[in-house]
Amino acid sequence: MNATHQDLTRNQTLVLDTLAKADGPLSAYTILDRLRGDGFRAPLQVYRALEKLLGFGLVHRLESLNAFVACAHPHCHAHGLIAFAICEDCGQVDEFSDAVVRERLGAWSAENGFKAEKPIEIRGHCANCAAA
Amino acid sequence: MNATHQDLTRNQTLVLDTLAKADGPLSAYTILDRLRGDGFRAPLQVYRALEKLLGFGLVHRLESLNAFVACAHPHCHAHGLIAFAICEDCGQVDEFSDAVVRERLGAWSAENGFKAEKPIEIRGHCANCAAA
DNA sequence: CCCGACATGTAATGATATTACATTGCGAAG
DNA sequence: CTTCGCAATGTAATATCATTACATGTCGGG
Repeated sequence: MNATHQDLTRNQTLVLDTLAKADGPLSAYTILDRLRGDGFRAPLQVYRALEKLLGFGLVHRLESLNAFVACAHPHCHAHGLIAFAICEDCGQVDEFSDAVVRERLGAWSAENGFKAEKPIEIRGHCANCAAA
Repeated sequence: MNATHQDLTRNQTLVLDTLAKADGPLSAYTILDRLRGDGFRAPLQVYRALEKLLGFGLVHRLESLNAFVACAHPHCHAHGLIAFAICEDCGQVDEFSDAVVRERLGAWSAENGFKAEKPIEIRGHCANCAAA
C-alpha cells in the first residue's frame, strides 16, 4: 500500500494535477470539463480516479460542498483527524489539524463509544469575508 | 421572529411531523414520498417547507448526507455551535453540544479570524457498529 | 372591493452520483 | 509464446438531490 505518486495511472494523475492546480475545491463535473481536452468524456472517469486518490489520501472530499480538494499535506499520510474551515462566502477552504480539537473529540468519542473516521467540516466565514 | 410551532403552515407542519416521527435523517424526496397521501406532489413543496423550518431552527440539514433531521432540542433555540455524530454504518445520528469542543473551536476561530456558523458533522462508527 | 404579501401548485431543468456492461492493457502461470 | 485473470478504462443509461420559472390561491389592511 501507501502508493506513491508514481503509481498513479494516467487518469488519476490528470485528476490530481487538476485539483492541485485549482485554487479551491472543484466538483467532479468541473474536473470533467477541465479534462475534456485530455480525452475525458464521462463522469465515471473522474469518480473512479477520485475514489483511488481518496484511498491514497492524496485527495479529500468536502461532503458539505459536494466537491474535492488535493490534500494540503500529501507527504504525511499518518495524520489522524483533520478539519476544514470552509468559508460560505468566498469558498476558500483551510485544511488544518488542531491538536486540542483532535484530543477533545477523541475524549468525546471515548465517552460515547463513537469512533470518528473522516475529516470534519466547519462552515462559516473567513476573516476577509467577515470583515466585509 | 422566533416563530412558535403554532405559526407553521400546513405544509411546514406536515414536513416537521414527518421528520419528528422518523427514527433518523430523511432525504427531501423520502419526505415527499411519505406525504403524497397528504397531497404533496413536487419536491419544491418539501424544500420550501424545509427552508422555513431551518430558519426557525426546528430542523437541521445534514450536508454530508443530503438529508434532514428534526432538532433534538427545539425548545432552546439559543444554543451556539452544535455537532452531529453520524454513523456511516447504520445511519444513526447523535446531536450534541460539547462545551469544550465549542470553546476550543472558538479559540481556533479567534486565532484565524474564522467564524463558525453551522453545525459540525462528525462521521464515523457508533458504538454498536464498531463492535460488530 | 382591491391590493400586496406570502404560501402554494406545477413543470421543467440543472447538478451530483451510481449502476451496468463492454473493452483494453498487461503481468503471471502454464 | 499464449492464455488467463485482473485492474483500469470507455460508454450509456439512470438514479438522486436541488433549483428556476411561472401560475394560482389566500387572506388581511387600506
